[in-house]
Amino acid sequence: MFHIDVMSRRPVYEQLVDEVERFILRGVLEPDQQIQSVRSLSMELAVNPNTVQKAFSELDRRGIVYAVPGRGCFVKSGAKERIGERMRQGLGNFTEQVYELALAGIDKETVMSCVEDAFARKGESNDTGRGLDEEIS
Amino acid sequence: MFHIDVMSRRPVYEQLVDEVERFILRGVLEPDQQIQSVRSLSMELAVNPNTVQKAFSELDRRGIVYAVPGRGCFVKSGAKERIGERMRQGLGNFTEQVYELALAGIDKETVMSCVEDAFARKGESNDTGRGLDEEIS
DNA sequence: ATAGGTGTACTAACAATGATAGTACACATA
DNA sequence: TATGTGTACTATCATTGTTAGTACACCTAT
Repeated sequence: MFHIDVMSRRPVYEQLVDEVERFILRGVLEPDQQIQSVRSLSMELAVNPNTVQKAFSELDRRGIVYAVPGRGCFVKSGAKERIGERMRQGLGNFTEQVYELALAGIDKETVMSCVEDAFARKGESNDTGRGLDEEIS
Repeated sequence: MFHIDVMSRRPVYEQLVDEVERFILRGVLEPDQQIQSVRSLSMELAVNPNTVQKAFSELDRRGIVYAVPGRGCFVKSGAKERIGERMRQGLGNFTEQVYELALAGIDKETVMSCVEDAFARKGESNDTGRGLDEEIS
């Protein structure tokens, strides 16, 4: 289900956190839906259970997921909103990053077209995901 | 001169590479200008000379800097262009990042205003730095 | 009640990597 | 000649991600 690159410099458990959040953002995982168990996921990814557990604890800490002892791990309602909030807080870094692009001589038009592409891709998507600020018209 | 955070998860030598590139982008360091020596920089940053050396080798490898044995380390001409090229190659990742923002429900207008802010900051700057694609009108 | 699956906690050990310490050499310049 | 430069090298340490193994409490289906 999830895709992890064990050769990456990024720790496996962080990659897994990101993957789960991506699946939630894209509506593949929805509130109260169960996630694969620690042990089965560790086998599927060929990774130690402790590593998966570390990812799950982090997701729990962020309020993205809740665990029921003996039952399993589930997506928390409002998870998508919480992920969005976290991203909003990172918008300052985003601006800084764009500033670096600008300094490097990349045209505003080029950057803008990247943004257009990204939002176009979102528009094309046929999943159940909807943004936080959108209303059903 | 440069600012390093030893508490950061990002390796010191990578931070230093970034810092030098930033200074070049902002026109503080210009082609054929000398950079602080390995030893003096290591003392100023309270860091091991080997760590600074590692950053300098990387900058050399990237074609940002050239070293003259017995003399010192200097900014290579065309360094800014090379940094820009590297950033252009990273535009795919940038688009992907914006896509994540979009999925998280952040409005296109919000993202666009970040871009506007960044380019406005560049316009305000009073350094000698100019972009790669700009002409003097 | 039992068995098997779940999350969770814990210790020990290993591996990779960033960083330090120290030494050494060739080169350029005042 | 003396000093400062880049460069190379070995050894060592510290941090951290990862693995291995064990254990316990909980839930559920049989």
